[in-house]
Amino acid sequence: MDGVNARKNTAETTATTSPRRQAQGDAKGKGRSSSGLASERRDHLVKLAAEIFARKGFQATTVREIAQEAGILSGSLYHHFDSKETIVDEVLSQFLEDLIARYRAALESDADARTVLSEMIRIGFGTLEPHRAAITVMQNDWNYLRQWPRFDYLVKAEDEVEQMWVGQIKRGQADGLFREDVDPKLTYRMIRDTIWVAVRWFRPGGRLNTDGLAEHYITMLFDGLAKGERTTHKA
Amino acid sequence: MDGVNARKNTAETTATTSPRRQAQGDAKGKGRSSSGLASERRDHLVKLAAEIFARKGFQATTVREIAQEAGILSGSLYHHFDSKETIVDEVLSQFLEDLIARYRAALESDADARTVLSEMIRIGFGTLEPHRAAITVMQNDWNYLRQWPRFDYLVKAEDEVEQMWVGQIKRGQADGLFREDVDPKLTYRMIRDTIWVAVRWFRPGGRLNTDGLAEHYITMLFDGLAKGERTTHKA
DNA sequence: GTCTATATTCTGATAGAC
DNA sequence: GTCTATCAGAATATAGAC
Repeated sequence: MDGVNARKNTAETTATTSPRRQAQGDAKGKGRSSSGLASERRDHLVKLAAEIFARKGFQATTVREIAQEAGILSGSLYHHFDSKETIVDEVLSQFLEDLIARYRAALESDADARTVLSEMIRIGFGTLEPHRAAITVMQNDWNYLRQWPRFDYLVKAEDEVEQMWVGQIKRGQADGLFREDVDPKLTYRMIRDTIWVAVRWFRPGGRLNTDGLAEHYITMLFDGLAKGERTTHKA
Repeated sequence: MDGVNARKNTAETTATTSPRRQAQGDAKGKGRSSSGLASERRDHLVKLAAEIFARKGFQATTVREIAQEAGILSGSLYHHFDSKETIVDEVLSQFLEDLIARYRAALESDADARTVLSEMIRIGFGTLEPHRAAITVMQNDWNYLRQWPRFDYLVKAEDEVEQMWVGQIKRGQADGLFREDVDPKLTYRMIRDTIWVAVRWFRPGGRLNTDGLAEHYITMLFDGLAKGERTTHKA
């Protein structure tokens, strides 16, 4: 009695979306966004919702669909969350917390910039599987979500991550490991984009797993597509 | 009397979205999607709509908003288009037609693979400015739109483009210009992603124009980030 | 913690006058 | 080609019984 699509669901149909009441004040207790102590039930609902958000887009997902997937009625969802925004908030902040924690750990190493960057790339691709839904939502609905003050923290997290990456790229240049004629910030953006957008086509069962993806990209990034021996620092 | 927000607009407010009647049969004449002969008025409306779609997302954009931006009422839009889907259809197909035409021209050259690929990269970045809105919509609403049979052509166009790129990468490998230990399809995807996702942060007035972006990326792609002389074919 | 029932608002789209 | 007026449906969210 846990599975998807349990119960019969009277008086509920399906359809599409839109933010209506606008997530009034955030508050009370149901409107939390990260901080621990989520009930398992709540967490399960968040995971279900994330999958639907990823598949259909945040706005195209209705609270009815989320409830139906959980085998309850839409009204019951509001016992756990005070708005649809709160649900997606939880999806995204869980991902960002995990990601930033992993990056911080990688930065504690005293390895050279190329090694640290390689590790950050592996971390990035490594989140593709466990956080596939959240990353998809972040990619597709970023523009929409960032409109609301509630999601200001998305931009803050983005900035913090950018500083980590750019810092390593600059260090690599200063240490003579990386060419100086590339722009650190621009390079970071392109790396970032390449990693995250892979969520659109990456499927766990495919030819390459995320480790393979990461190594492929690390090779390309540092050594390039062109053939020819080079006198290069070796990771 | 052309500007935005003309007239007074009785009985119309603003808000958000969702597909309702589902674009019933496509047909008649208002439901075309590419093919020439669009009126200037129609075309102007498509451009306005594209900007809003890009800013808010397709589903979050209401026909009322589009109409308001054009200085008319929502009902009047249906003189030009038979559904909201028809509008976004036009946005996307105009972009894809232009893009594919440019790629085809580049492929007619008999230059080596590296040169042709470089040109395709320049073409890609070059569309960022004239087609910014369309590219943004395609990125953000792709998952949603591709659900509807009406937008099957999006996937077809994607496949055609993929063949062009992968063909050049393989040719470069066969000719000994590119390393053989990279996967052509995977490499293409990463290139493609890097180019299009730039639409998220690229702003025309910034430090680099799209040509600068393209050259930066071409450098990185072929020669890599690592320092060190190499015995490389020179474009 | 879930359901029943419903309020309120907004949505895409239509019909016909001008 | 635009407006007026409106339909019919679907959305989020709420209140209170169980």
